[in-house]
Order: sequence, then structure tokens, then C-alpha cells
Amino acid sequence: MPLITLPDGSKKHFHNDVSTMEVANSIGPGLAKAAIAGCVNGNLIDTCIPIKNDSSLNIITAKDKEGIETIRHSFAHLIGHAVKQLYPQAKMAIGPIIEDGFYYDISYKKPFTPDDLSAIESRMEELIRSNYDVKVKVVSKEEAINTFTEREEPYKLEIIKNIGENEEIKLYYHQEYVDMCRGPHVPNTIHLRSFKLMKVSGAYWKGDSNNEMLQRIYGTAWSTSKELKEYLQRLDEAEKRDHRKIGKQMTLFHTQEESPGMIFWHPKGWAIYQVLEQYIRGILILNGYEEIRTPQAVDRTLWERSGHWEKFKDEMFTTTSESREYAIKPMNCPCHVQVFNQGLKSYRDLPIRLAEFGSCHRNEPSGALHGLMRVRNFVQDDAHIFCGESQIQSEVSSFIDLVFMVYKSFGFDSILIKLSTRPTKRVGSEEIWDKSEKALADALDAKKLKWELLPGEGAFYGPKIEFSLKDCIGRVWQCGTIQVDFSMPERLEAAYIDEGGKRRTPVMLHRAILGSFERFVGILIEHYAGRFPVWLAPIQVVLMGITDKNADYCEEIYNKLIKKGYRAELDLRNEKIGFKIREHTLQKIPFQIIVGDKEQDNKSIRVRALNGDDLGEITLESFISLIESEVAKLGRVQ
RNA sequence: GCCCUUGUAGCUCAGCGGUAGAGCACUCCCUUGGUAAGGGAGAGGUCUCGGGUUCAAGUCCCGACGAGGGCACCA
Repeated sequence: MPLITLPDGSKKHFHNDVSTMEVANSIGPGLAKAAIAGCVNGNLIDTCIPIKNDSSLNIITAKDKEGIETIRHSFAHLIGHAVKQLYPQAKMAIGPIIEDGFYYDISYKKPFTPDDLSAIESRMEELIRSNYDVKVKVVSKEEAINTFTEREEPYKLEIIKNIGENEEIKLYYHQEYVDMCRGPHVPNTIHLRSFKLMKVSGAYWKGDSNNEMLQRIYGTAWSTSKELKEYLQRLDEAEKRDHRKIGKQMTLFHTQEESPGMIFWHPKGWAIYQVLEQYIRGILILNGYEEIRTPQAVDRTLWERSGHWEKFKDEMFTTTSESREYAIKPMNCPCHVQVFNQGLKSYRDLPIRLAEFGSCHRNEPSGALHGLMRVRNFVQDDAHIFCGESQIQSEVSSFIDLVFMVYKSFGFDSILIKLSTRPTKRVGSEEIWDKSEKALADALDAKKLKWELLPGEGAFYGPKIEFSLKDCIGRVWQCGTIQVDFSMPERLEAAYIDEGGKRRTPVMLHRAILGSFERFVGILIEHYAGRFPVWLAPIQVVLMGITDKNADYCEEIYNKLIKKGYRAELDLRNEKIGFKIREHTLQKIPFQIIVGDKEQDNKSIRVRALNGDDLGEITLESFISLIESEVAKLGRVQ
């Protein structure tokens, strides 16, 4: 005789066990039609599962987050249903939901082609239209094994092996197709409407590169066709912002076969890069850092001592000279320890903050390379802080301030923070791990920041904080980090003399705010969609005359702007003004200065903003004060 | 590194067994035009590279390299 409490507080008595669907029916046929799953005392169940005890029940529909997730999950099964009809020999592995959609990993003798994909999609549509009921059956482990042995599904059997004896196993019957799942699933395919299969790619079984590679079919699904359309539009929008595409359009940089994963920066791209580098350089100097420069190629023995050789030798570029082997540096830190080690340090010298915009090379796997985002040659806004254990928290604290200040300069206001703690394989005593993890957490808490704990995700040498920013279309990019390192200073024999005259090993903090400049430029290109704030714009202002009679006057203004340090461009081509305006608008130049006879006579200029606004006929002086104030804003959102 | 897709003019792309195409860009000429494309002419390609099949290969097959999408990796 269960008593069911609904979300609005109302209660309903039932004489017998009752399913979510029956409760929904008792409320109204509309709700029954919309019901996708039940949430009973916080647990999601299928609409047909009987509820035996007094419970709170929330009837899940496509409007709920759980509803759309259930729909996506059922779509994954539907892939299975369609694939097994079209390719009976296919073996189904796993079909989970992911952000915005779902996938299914499948083993099949032939690779699925785009034609196969659309065939599968069409078959799914046909199956949906038959509005069949999805039936669930709770079975014993033995019965599940029998079912999938009979159906020759080795991956399902392997999954079952890892299910405990007493755990419930549910089989979902999609007509003749059977899948195994925790559920819940939609009661009928009538709930499966707005979807699209997106792509097929490879994926390792159980995510392990030693295992067989399966074929993964990705799909997206939404509760309405409108949402599906909006999602596809969002993808289009992201594609339009692709930094590789904009980089080409704006001639910022290029790559070529002869140096995969390394960037040829063109004048305009390098201008952006340099604004970033000079900006960070200025900030570091103001915050007690000293800039250094260390060698590009360093003898293998140093990397052996630092421990990198053993772990990363395959990912390092090497070169030889006079029978010595060198590694092109993949990171700056061991060299920074060498600088620290010159001259015995006192506790009075600490903290010592050494910064370097050092070019690093890592031979990343070819499949990992991606435009500016993942490269083989990069420069970080890298620095290492050598300090005593007691100084960790204050150093971390001021670093956090720096990170927030810098991100704000680019208009990034939404910052996500993660704290990663000791992994199973690690160096250093429990005591020092306790201390450093606490120092990091305390530094965050003292600022009342929200952060996520990632237990066991720290580096083997120490815990770390990672800072991610959200760009204007909601994508998250991990950029900043501060990592405590108790290992390297010891391995490379860094030392200082403490208050008691004893030799001690300093703690080393690895830290970066932007991460790699290459990647950060890429992020900015996508964030701004190429429409950089004046501060960063590779060309800030372009000058053009109405006719070539105005060329000398144009050049005069141009020279004044260049002398002031602005990035200006002169366009004296024999083209009509409309044509030039179009081109420079497409090049996303913030200001276009146009002068004709009138302006020349008046000793004035006419300014057009990127959005098409006419800023009127003004003097060069007032334009300079305008651009000055724009630059001073940096990229901050006002 | 692995799976799939892909590589034609500076760019974007068409051609998919029978002597290389378009638009834009480029060069030259005309045009000197006031806020998102003025007109004309011309030049430009060992069709990524190396093999193979064929009377004949951008076109089909194999391999290498690069790129794209995933997976794995990311000190």
C-alpha cells in the first residue's frame, strides 16, 4: 500500500505496488505520455518498475536534465538495434552518454563509412517510427551470461564478468535487440525524436591503447528539434571561430610539412604574441620575479639526473656533438635549478622567483598536434619559485591574485579551479604532502574561492592547482597552474642555509599563468573570433585616402601614429574607398582612418570603427587620446 | 602512436581512367572614385612524395609524409 509523495507535496495512496507510469496515468494522460523515467527517493528507475514502499516520486520528462540524458542513453541502444540489423556480425561494446549526446563502441570487421553512418541513421529513424515499447527485464548474472553467449557478444560478457554476484542486471529489449544497462530507458521510442549521428572514429576498448581499437559512432540528441538545431548552430559558430581558419584569413601564422607542430609566426600573429609577452614580462617584474635565459640544448646527463630522461626520452628531441648527446629542452625547470645553484643561498634570499620565456620542444605524438593548441615547440610564461616550506602558502596566495588579475585583462571573468592531491605513485614524506596540500587549500579558502578537489590527480612530485577559464561561447580552457615540487630540488641538489646554519633543500613551485603563448593566442583568436581589443589587435588602425592626391597627407598621419608606437597600416592602393573598407573590415582592424580633400584642407581625419560606426571628423590628437584609452582598457569587460 | 577521412593554382573548392577547371587573390591597362566588392586583359599547377596496375593515372591499388575528426598521450 505505497504512499507516493509528488514534488508539489501532494500525496497519493495506492492499494498495490505501483509503477511510475501508473502514477503518471492517475494524474493525467498527458503526463503519462510524457513520462520517461521515475525518480524514486532520488534514484532513477524505469517507468514500468513497481514501487513497493512509501516513496517520493518525481516523474521525469524530456524537460528534465535526467530526461534528456535518458533519451540520449536510449539513442545509444537504438544505434545497437540498427547496427545489428544492418551488420549482424557487429559486436557491441559500450554505449554511454556524453555531453550533448551519446556514442556506441562497436567492433566490426569493416570500417564504417559515411554511407554506413547515414544508413544506420535512416534505420534508426525507421525503428523510431514504429513506436515500439522498450521492455526491461531484471535477470540473474547467469541468465545475462547465457543471453550474451547465445548472441555472441564477447564485450558484453567481459562487462558482466566485472559485475558483482549480488548486483542487479537489467536487460533492455528493443524488439529483437537486447542490451544490458543500468537504465533507465525510455518506455517507447516515441520519446526518441531529435537526433543526428555526427561522426565515426576509433576508440580503444576500455580506453587502453594496448587493447583492440573499436569503432565509435557519435550522435547528438535533444528533446526538441529546436534544441537540436541550436546545438548544430553552436557547432557552426565554434567552427567559424576556429583559430586555424582565422589565423589563415588574417595571415597570423602558418604551419608546413617540414616542421610539423611548430609555428611560422607572421608579422601580425607575432604582434599579438609580443603584446602578450611584454605584458606578462611587465607584470612579473612588478611582482618580484627576475627574468633569466637558459640554454636550448642541454647534455643528456642533466635530464637523467632530473629524472626526465627515463620517463620522457622518447618525447625529447635530441642532437649530438663530439660524441655527447644533448636534449633540446622540453622544459625550463632543471636549468632554473642550475641558476639557483650558482652561489650558496641563504634563507634570507628566499623566495627567489626566476622567470623565463624559454623556447621548449616536446616531440608530441603526431595524432595529438592541433593548430596552435598542441604544438611541438612552445614558450610558456614560465617561472619557478624557490622557497622554504613555510613560504608555500603566501607564494601560492599571491600567485592566485596574479592569475585572476591577468585573466581579467582579457575579459575572462569565469575561472574554474581544481586542486589535485597525492597520487599513489609519489615521492616525498606523508608529512610534507599533508603540509603542501593544506597550504594550497588554505590559500584558496582564505580567498573564499570555490574549487574542485581531484584526489590522486597530483603529479608524482607534489600537489597542484589548475586554473581554467571559460571563453565567450562557454568552452573551458585549462591555462594556469601552480605545482609544488619536493623532488627536483633534491635530485638536482639545490640547497640553502637556514636560520640555524643548516643546509636545507628548498621547495620549488612551478607556475604559469597563460600556459603556452602559442596556445593562449589560439584561445584568444577563438574567444574574440579575431576581433581583438585594440590592445591586442595586430593592426590597430589603417589609413587610406579617397584619391591619390591624399596620399602624402595619409602618410604624414601614418608616420605620426607609428612614432607614437601604434600598429598602423597604410593602404594607398588604387582602389575605391568602399572596396578598401570592406577588406579592412574583413581583416577586423579596429579603426579605419579615411581622409579626402576635405580632411586634408581641415587638417583633420575621419574615423570609422570596426562595427561601422562613423566616429566623425576629428583631429589626430583626439583620435590618439581615443586609441590611448582603448589600449589602456586592455581586454577588460567594462 | 592507433582508427577513419583527406592532400588539385596563393586561398576556397570542382574534376574521379582519355592531353588540368572556377571564383577570389596576383600582374598590367583603363578608371581618381566619400564609407562593405568599378571595368578589361594576362600570368599562374611534375594535381604532396615514392612505387604499382593500365595502351592511358589528380582519377584505381600499395607505401611514406602532412592535414582534419576521434582515441591514447600531455613532464
